Amino acid sequence: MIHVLDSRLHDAVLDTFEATFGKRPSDAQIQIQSTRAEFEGDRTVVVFPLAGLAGAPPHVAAEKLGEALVASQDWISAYSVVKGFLNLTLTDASWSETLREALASPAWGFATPGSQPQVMVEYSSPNTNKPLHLGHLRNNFLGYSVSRILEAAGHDVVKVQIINDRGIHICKSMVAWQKLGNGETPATTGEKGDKLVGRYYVAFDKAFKAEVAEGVARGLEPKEAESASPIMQEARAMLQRWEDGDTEVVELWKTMNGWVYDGFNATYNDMGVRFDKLYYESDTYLLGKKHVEDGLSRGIFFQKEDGSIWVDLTDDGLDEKLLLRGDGTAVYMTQDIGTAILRFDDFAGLDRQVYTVGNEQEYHFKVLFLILKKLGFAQADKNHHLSYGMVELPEGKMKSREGTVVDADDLLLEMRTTARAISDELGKVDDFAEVEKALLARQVGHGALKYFLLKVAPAKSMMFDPKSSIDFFGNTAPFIQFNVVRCKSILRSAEVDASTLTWSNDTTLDDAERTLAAGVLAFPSVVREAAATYDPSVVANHCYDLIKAFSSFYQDHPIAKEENADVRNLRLALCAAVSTTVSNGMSLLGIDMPERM
RNA sequence: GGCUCUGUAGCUCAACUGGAUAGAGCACCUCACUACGGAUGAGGAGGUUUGGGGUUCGAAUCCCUACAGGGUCACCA
Repeated sequence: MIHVLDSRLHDAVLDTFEATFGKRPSDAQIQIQSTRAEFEGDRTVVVFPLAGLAGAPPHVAAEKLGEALVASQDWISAYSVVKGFLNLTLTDASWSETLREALASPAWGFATPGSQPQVMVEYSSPNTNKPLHLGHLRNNFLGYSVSRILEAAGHDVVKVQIINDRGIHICKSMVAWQKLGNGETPATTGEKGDKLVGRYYVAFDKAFKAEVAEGVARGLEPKEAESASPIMQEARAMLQRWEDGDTEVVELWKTMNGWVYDGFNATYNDMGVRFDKLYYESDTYLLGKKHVEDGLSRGIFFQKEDGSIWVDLTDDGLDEKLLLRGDGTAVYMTQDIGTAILRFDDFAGLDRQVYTVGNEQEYHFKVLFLILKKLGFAQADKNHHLSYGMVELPEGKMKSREGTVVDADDLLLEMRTTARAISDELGKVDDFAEVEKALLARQVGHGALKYFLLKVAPAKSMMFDPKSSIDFFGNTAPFIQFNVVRCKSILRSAEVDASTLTWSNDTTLDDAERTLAAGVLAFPSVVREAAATYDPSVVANHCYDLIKAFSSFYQDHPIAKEENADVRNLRLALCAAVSTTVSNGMSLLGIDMPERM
């Protein structure tokens, strides 16, 4: 990662190298990294790439460069050379100055809002027939966190989801409810709406399978038995009536979808994620059809005898892809084309669109983006699929049929319960009112879960073991929260305002203190890197590394108890800066820091 | 089979995008401490980075190849 001081160092190396060797390296040839703990120094210039340009062996070039840097830069106090590595020690004063800079900014690490173009981030977008599960938690936490990170990098972010509210699957739940529901509602049963509707979707599937089995027993081929199934025929008939705008069907559709949305919203609220705008497939599929027909008339797509419309992507190494069925009804791709174009129309200043969708849909998005390009859509290149790996269980993939689905609501509740139990046992917040205890359990329990899912790089599939559950110790959110709380406690009892602390520039920083200062000062570039790669895990890991360094520092460094006023204030300043930095970083993961725990 | 992602300590994950002796947590074994908040710290053990080639000052990282696993190639969404 690039240190804030490194941009200054970068320029100094460029100029000094040119002055010393008469040639100017390219930016890419200047490599700066933090010095490994076992060597003397703070920052390291990797001289290997510069040796050729200098016309000298790496260690000789490093020696000359180091000498010149110390002579010309008053903020570099010493250098040492190990092979082709030039290790530089920065002055205490330069650390103090940059630390003051960090302290002066409560939004440390965050760019000026709106200084970067507008970006849209889509996430969640669940199937309305199934309650949210563990996989959705990773999706939502990831999408929300990436939104926060992009905001922190200065972008104006529009958070959206597409709600898949039409199609045969919706009709299945509706039919099953009509036949078996006896008019029950979330209000009469007290059940969450998404769970209730999901139950009827399962009931449909069960009835359908029974009818197919019966048909096969009568001697039908499996395919015949499926189409002969009376309940499936009812579902198809209902879809037809829905597309015709049948009042009764549309009313039922609205009612049952309303139950699902209420249920989902409760879970979103629980998760702490939000959306700025919702898109509904029922609103965008007609638009998609229009673009497909338009593409057909322009000769970009082609039609088969049955009337279905296709795109030929064989020249691009892909297959032919269906865009519209023979009967004129839309497929998944149809509505996605419509949605993509609609969004750029809705937001004129939109510079980029990010789709947070699992990696099983990589092919779909590759095709979608290619189609947009073929249509000549101006913003075709401004789409990005933020692909992430599946969350796997020890037994393998989650299978609803085998009852191995980890329900989102259940898991969130379990996390809160566990956090509460630990908190009660430790007994440090016995004076809290019940609401405060509940809030704390949520901050710690949900924080642990979010951190667990976000600390892994998105592209990787990850393992979740429900039996061993989630840790609250080690590399976890509760550990980070605990140390931030400890920082706050120290500052509180010292009764100081961190922004007014003063200390002499001559005050020396030891290794532990320099490590903390370096971690604070690196944070802004960590945020930039996370935004550039859509990767919250770099923020998570930075927060952990920094707070772990603090925890170690805390053991053998008196802070408020330190008697030397300069050292004391410097340490309090470090304490405050670490606390702010880590709090800001964790907020980008959607994780709150309590005052006490 | 084509395309694609992945393979790092017993387990779960890192490694500043090609840099120094590959690091953390969990589990295991020592040790420290009535603590400015112990949900702690220090240490030990644990590795041929799946195997084999190649590229160069230098490879977990890039290329080739073999093997293993996931995903995808639907008139499902």
